[in-house]
Amino acid sequence: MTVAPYQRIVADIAERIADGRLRPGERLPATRRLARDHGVALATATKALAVLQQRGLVVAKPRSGTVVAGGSTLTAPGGGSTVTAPAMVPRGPMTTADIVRAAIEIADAEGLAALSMRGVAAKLGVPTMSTYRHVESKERLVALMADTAYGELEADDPGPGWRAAFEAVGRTLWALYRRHPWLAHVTPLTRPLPLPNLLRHSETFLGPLAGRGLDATARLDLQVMLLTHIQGLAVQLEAETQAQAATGLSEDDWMDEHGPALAAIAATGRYPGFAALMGDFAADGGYELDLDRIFELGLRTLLDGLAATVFADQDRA
Amino acid sequence: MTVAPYQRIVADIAERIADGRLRPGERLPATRRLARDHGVALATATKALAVLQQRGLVVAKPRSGTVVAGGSTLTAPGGGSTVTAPAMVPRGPMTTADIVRAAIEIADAEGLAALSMRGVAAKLGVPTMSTYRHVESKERLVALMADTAYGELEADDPGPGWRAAFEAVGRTLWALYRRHPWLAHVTPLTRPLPLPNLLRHSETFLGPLAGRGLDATARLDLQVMLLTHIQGLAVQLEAETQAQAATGLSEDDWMDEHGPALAAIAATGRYPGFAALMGDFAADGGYELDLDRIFELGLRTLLDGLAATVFADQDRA
DNA sequence: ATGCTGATCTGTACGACGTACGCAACTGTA
DNA sequence: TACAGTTGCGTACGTCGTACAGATCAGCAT
Repeated sequence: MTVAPYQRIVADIAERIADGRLRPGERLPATRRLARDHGVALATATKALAVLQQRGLVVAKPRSGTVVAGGSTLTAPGGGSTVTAPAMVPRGPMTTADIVRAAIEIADAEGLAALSMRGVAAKLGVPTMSTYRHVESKERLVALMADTAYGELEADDPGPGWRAAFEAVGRTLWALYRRHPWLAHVTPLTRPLPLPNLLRHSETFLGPLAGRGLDATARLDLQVMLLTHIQGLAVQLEAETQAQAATGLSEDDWMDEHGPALAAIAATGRYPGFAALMGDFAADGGYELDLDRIFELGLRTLLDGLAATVFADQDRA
Repeated sequence: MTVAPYQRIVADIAERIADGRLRPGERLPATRRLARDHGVALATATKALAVLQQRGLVVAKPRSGTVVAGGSTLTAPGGGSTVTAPAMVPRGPMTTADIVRAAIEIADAEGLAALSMRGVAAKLGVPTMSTYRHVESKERLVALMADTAYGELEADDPGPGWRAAFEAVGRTLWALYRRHPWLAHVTPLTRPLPLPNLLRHSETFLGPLAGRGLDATARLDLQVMLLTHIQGLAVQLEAETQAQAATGLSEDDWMDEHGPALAAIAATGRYPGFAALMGDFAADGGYELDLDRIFELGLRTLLDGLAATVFADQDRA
């Protein structure tokens, strides 16, 4: 787990910028100079500079050197979600957006587990390593995919009232997860790379919430609760659409394999509620899991719960 | 994506058992015979037989042949969760349970992504391939891990009433996910390998639910809703405990990187609720995500929601 | 024109991974 | 003794993410 050479170089330069030894506008050592000083190949130094550039710490001045950033270099007016992907050159035949799009198509069709950099490259008809010109790593690619997907969220005006707003946000999210089942497996919290588009969308939810005596933390907590609730359900989606047919292990097979064990548990007599459940299912054809049905149940229950507590005074007024 | 040779053999024999050409008690072809007939190595045929045995379709009679299962061979009174892992020889120095335990320790400490068969073997001080004597595949190992973990669920009597029961189940589950953050990433539904222990535990929940006019599907739906709700939150746990320190990207770093973008969104004026949120956070120190707090919020909201609808008549009576 | 700069592209290779398969003992039964 | 099935483990394949090495180029400074 030793750090990669290029990361040492990145850290070194970042530190020099941080403590002022390198100041905005000042020129960095040339690529070849860096390579020689650190005893690495030219490409390694280049990579280090590229990372620094992606972080916005330095700006490359083609044909004349790389300088420390710090003036008016931040407002790049590209379209779409430039927010999370600041730098990355868009010119040339292939763009970052192309890669993200191809990756999303693969993940939609075959799941996140089937997503590979080689696969993306093959789909685009480019050499594998060419993709790394546009995305720093697979992790980053997934983050970009998630941000792009959350960017699809569009709020149609739900009409007045917190309840309609809450419900609209929930349904839009659920529809999004249905379209992109892999999205639920990308955890957006606690290291929340792809949040911007998500937060933007939550306006539908936050708007009606403002000015009701809830502090900011309470408001965002409600949003997070709704998000994780739906995500928990959506995590199951990928398994539903995919693993089932793939392994040839159908629901019936599973029942054949585990049915006796379950019956044995029921037969102990120590679990009457469970036994009653099994009995009822045996009588009328078993349980069919329908995630949409559970979604409706959950959404309704949450709404009713909020109506009874957080918004209790609201609706009476 | 051609099927492995041993799987063809498995399918062949399973079919012959299914349609009656091989009947319970009857002897299977010898390992070497199978190998010759199918043109494969001895070990391949052995593997096929091992799989059939794990499925419980056949029983090996050491030193005299393998016979089709079907009599009184199912009640092995081993302790713990024999339910999901029926056969797999426990004798010898290393047992399946040892492997599962080691794997759980690794996953607890380093996350599911860091779990590898080589790692488990190394931890146990055995050659990598030796583990495959006891678990069919990594996928199976993870299923066994999940079943074992769900087996830790123990219902302490919550006292009377559906609300106390519901709350107790929720808290026990949440505590379990806190202990085993990786568990939330194992999807137990739709191909529900590890369900038995989970269902058994849900007795606490199902008991008070019986005899209230809810049909079996509605009862299980409630259980599934609670489970996925908590799982959705728990999915975030792994990221919280691990990725953060590992990559050296702290919350503050993230704010440094994305803060301006968020401020820009707020500044557009098109998202007043979001802007208000940002304003409040700027005033009092920002949002600190606390999953336990969200858990309490979610649990309370769900309980209130159920009280208002499903159990509305109940509490008034 | 001749070095130099950084930029671009792509091929090669490394160290992980899961696991199929081979093979050499071994242990009892016939 | 011959053969059954079993055990244990080494080797090797195909996959992955991606570091790194060149090769090549375009334009600036001299």
